[in-house]
Amino acid sequence: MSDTYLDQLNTIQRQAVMTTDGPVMVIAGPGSGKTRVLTFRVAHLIEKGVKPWNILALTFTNKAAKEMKERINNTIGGGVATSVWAGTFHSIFARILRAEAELIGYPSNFTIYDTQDSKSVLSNIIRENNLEPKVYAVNAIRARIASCKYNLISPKAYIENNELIQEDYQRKQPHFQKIYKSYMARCRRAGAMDFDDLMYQMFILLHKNPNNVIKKYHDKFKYLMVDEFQDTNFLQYQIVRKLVNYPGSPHNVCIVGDDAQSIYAFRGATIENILNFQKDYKQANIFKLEQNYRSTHHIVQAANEVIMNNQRQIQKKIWTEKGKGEPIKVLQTVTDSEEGKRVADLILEQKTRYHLQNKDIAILYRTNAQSRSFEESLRSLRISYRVYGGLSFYQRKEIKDMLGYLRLIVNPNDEEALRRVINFPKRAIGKSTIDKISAWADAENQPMWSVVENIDKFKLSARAMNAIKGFVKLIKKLQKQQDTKDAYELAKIAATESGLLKMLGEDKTIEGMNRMENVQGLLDGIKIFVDAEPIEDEDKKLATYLQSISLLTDQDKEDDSDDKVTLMSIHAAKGLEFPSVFVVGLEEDLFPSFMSKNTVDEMDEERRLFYVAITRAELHLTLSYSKSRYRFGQIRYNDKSRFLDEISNENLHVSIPFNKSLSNGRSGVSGASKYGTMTPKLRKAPAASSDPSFKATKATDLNIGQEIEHFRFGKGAIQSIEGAKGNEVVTVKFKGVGEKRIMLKFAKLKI
DNA sequence: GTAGTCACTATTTGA
DNA sequence: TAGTGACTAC
Repeated sequence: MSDTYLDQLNTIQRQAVMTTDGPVMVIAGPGSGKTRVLTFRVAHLIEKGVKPWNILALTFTNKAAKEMKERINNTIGGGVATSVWAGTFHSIFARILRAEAELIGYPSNFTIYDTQDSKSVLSNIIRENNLEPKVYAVNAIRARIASCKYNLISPKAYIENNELIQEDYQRKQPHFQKIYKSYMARCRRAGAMDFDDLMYQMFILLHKNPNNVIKKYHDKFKYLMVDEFQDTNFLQYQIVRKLVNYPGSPHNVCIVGDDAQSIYAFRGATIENILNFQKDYKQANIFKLEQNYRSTHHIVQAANEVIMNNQRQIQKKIWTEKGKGEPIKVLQTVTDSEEGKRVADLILEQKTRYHLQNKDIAILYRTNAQSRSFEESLRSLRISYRVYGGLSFYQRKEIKDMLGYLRLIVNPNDEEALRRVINFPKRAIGKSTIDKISAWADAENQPMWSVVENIDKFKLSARAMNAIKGFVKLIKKLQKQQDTKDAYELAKIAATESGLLKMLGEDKTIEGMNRMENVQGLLDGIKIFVDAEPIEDEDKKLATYLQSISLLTDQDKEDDSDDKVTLMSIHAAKGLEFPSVFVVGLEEDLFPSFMSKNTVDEMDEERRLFYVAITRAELHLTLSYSKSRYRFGQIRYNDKSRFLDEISNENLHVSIPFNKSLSNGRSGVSGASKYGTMTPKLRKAPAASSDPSFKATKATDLNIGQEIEHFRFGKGAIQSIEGAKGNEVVTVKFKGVGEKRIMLKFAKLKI
């Protein structure tokens, strides 16, 4: 049997699979059979006699983990793959943390706060501390806290770090450290971890190592594999090292990645990890997979041409034997709605000409907001499609409300759940009462729940007092049934007795009925969970259900069998492939995004994103851009993306715009007529700083050593200037954020 | 405490 | 545009 799968590999792939012991690094270009190598590697290990539960495989998405397990099972059969520890960083660590929570002072039924919850905690803290919400923008604060965690800087370490405190003064956010500290304290008080805590606390667990807990995991995980290593951050790598490095360790760690496909630097991923891996494991075997089995020559060539423009990369060139294929089609349109129509028309054409099914086709865009024009045009041609991303089912208000009750039953200290449902449906417990409760909780350093539970000890109006008592009674009554009722029964009781169902039922508007349907859908989902075959020794209680969904995203819902065109962001498309791919909205300021035009590093990441986008295509690739686009409620005029110019004409086929496809009398303002009335004007400059008073000066005649101020990075000194006039790249050493390579053309600076 | 209106403003990617 | 926060009237 072993011959059969090894025969399906090329020489380098086979070496990567068979080199099971010691550190291994696989650099895998797009379409080079990376997943195949990973799965066969696990299969090979199991065949060699390694126990499946001694293998840990960390992936980036649940979907990738699931696919891997399925393919392992298909390769060696017997269903043993189910016992392999394969999952996302988040889900695997959540599982371990549940088992070990008490060792680091968390309850094992801890809640996982999603981004919405985190933001809500932060805006409460900012409001309660009377800080200006415009200066302390929740998104920025959250990102900074996340970055502290990625870099293993605790609130205490933060306060002791002079440089960081200085930086905060410069950023005009001197109270950041206070916010960070109380955010952490509140999460802990609520028995909650945010997404980043799942890694941060995991590290803390292994680092502090209470009861020598780490030994258990050293003994357990004899072989470790990390997929998409280019998208891991410093913290994740440190955890990997903790798991691999110990006296007498065989260092059986295999990382797989591609620096050219690193697209998550914005959330802390760093290519440094790949470089550091080589330093940390000098004896590592390195395999480079460069043969592309996915795409035709034109596409592969274009990808190489594009990525060449990036300055820093591990040299590699992908190649294919799949034949020349057809050149990449470029569509130019006048408006975004015309772009939608042309793409839909072309999809129809491709389906008949190449016998493609809907599911063979994907439309990829930079931002989720772009999906609309394609949805409209596909709908009018009766082509079925599925949009990924955007607001997920579990993030909808009515679903979060319902889950709020369920979360509160399982973990009454969960303050975000409490705040969400304490006055929903309305119980006359208003904002000022909740503020008081929160303040008391802070003063006593107790969860809000223990305040409401003992509300008699506090001074409130009789009306508010009674309302709160009623609420506490309701939750306690539900809690009592946790052990006797399964998740579905209890959820149904909660939905009824809270009055949620009644309230939703009274709303007869279309949106209202939709909400009702969604909540019913959630209850149906819980029923399915209860009825399903238990995985290992799981029970069917509410707590188990909540754990099972807390890290799910929409993409984990399986209805792949449906024949639908895929609409998704390029980020979401990582790891996927389609016979025909449309990459749309190729305009300056959209792709590359105007947010990324400040530094070379950011621009390089946009380019890698484009590289990922085009390498999703197997046979047909179409790139489109529109001269004008409706954005933020107004029409903007854009140049075509620089990325288009980076592909040589040899690989392109530019189609001349034709408006015939529009003249089929469909309703709405046609693209052409819009064009007739518009007067081109200069593009609006990219949105400026968070500090509206910042005035950029025209940066000419800069000198080395000169002091400048950047709207985002603060003050710094110029280290070097390179590049031709008008296109200079300035390297600036900033006081807090370190060295940045700034593109002068777009930079917001003053001298 | 609640509900409704109005004005403002940011604007990317996602486990 | 869409989402939010401040303000007002009951």
